[in-house]
Amino acid sequence: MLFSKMFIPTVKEIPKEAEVISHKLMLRAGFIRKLASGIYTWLPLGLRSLRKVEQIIREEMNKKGAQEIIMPFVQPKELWVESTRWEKYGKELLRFVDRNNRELCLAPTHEEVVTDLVRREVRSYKELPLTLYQIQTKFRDEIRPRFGVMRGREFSMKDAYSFDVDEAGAEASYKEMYEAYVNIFNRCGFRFGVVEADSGQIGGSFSHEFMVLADTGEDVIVSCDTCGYAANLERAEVGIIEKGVARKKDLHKRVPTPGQRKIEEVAAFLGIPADKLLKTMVYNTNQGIIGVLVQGGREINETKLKNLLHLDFVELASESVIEETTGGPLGFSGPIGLSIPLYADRDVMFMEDFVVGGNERDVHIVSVNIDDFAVKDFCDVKVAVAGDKCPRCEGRLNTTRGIEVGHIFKLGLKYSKAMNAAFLDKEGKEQLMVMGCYGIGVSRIVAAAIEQGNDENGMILPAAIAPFEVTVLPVNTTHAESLEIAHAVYKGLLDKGIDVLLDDRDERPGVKFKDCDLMGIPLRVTIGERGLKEGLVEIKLRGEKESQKIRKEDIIEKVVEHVQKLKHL
RNA sequence: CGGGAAGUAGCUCAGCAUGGUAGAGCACAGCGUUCGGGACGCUGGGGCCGCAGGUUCAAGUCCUGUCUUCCCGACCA
Repeated sequence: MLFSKMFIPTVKEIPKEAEVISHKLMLRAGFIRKLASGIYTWLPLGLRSLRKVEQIIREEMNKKGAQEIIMPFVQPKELWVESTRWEKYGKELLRFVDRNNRELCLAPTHEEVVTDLVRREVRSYKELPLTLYQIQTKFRDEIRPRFGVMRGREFSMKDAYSFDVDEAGAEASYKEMYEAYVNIFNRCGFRFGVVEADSGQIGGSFSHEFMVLADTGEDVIVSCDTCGYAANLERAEVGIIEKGVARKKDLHKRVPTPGQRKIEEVAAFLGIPADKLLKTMVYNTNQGIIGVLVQGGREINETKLKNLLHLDFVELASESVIEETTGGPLGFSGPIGLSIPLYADRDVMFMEDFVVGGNERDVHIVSVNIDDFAVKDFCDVKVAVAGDKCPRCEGRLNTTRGIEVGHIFKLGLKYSKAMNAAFLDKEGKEQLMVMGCYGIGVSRIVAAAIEQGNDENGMILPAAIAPFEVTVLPVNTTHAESLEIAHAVYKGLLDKGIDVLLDDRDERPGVKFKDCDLMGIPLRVTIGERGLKEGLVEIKLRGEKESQKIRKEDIIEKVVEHVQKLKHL
């Protein structure tokens, strides 16, 4: 491509709307433009990157025998009612009616549609296993879209669905996809990790997330260097540290703590460390009001709580509910005398002589012990923090941040049961298909690559994702020889199958260098009057400071060599 | 949905406390000088001051409403 002919609107100013680096750079480099909140146009340069990511995914999926299809973006209500998600999915599901008052939605995911397709068409075990995938636009009416295409409402996703005759088959399909994902993210040049995750809205028994490691990531990853355990913070378990406790009882005394509501306030007021306090949180759930106890200074992990107690929803109780159920105001709740079910973090088992709220304004109770109140169950409900014990070994946990780019789920029978996706086995008996589903955020990958590769001058993209592999940059296009050589190099590289951009614009060199850096093109060939006098041209890697001078006759060969090296990482 | 901020030229923003000719830099067009890291000079085009009401002789500026965008929490590829 010739730069002069290509639609590449770069900008110098930092766009006001952007917060994270990838969003800023994608706007500045002319990759994307916003149409509405969370909805973006992909411009030629950005689209080239997006297409490259798609192609990598396609190749790796096909290698595993998955077959590409495209399913509708607009879907009828009926299917969603059948899977019960019409009511459960919530407001992210954008619903509307057509001219005939038929209720429809924009697809946020496609389990219903594939399951419907496969149940209609597949009758026999002989046709299984089957894995279908698509690369398609999704729409989720996110509460808060942000970070550009990282969390858009409309976005491109690769979603694959596997159908197997039994659990073992499903296991094998899951493993195949897991491998494909590792290959895909390696080819994208990512530093990434795989973590155990919560399966959320999609459901199913367990799942893994593929996380690109980046400080700006929205997710927190908890991991153990000793045994390799890694999990999303919302699911991360914490190991127990057991220690003996004296079974003391009935020693507690009520003390005045005027105006001290927060853990830190009470701890400071009583002159004790925060971990000598017991935090009592009152939750409103679909199974009624419950109390959750955790050591002071620790947070309760609501996702874990929800999964442990098999709840559909949990939310902190309002002030009025707290007063009704405990008899005291917010900030003074404690377990003693409460009649609601109490669930305590396992740490609480080993606490001794601690402080709890008195369920009365300005009162706390000191010298409390575990036998002073009844706990329904001790479980792992706290948010993991760095330094906690690993749940799988004796190691310690640490935390990093990541961007979720892939998520694979074992769905089991969830959808096949709800929608009756069945086949006949060898004995002629009807069986339900065992499903799995596998997503990759395609547009998000482009953003993640930029989060992981950038400097003060712009993007530093891996060759596999960059819109072009090479820029040929004649410093002065009015210098006939420069331009002539530039064209020759450009043609030569095209012939070798290299993705090359020729910056043939009559611009000052600085402008062209800046644009080239901004766009993150991994390799730059600079052709200038000065070097040509000695028969030399320059080659520079985007990620490196120094350029090398190459004899102009050798340039094609050298560039091809470099590109190959860059792509095979 | 709750909490916060902002909407003025294509972009980044000033002007608004105290109402009175709509501004700067960048970008864009023309001419000239420049030409290895976002050049300089001159000239020029460009604005329903988010939208709708209101107060006023007079509103970008004051008041009310509304829409949009962004940031902080709950969702997720």
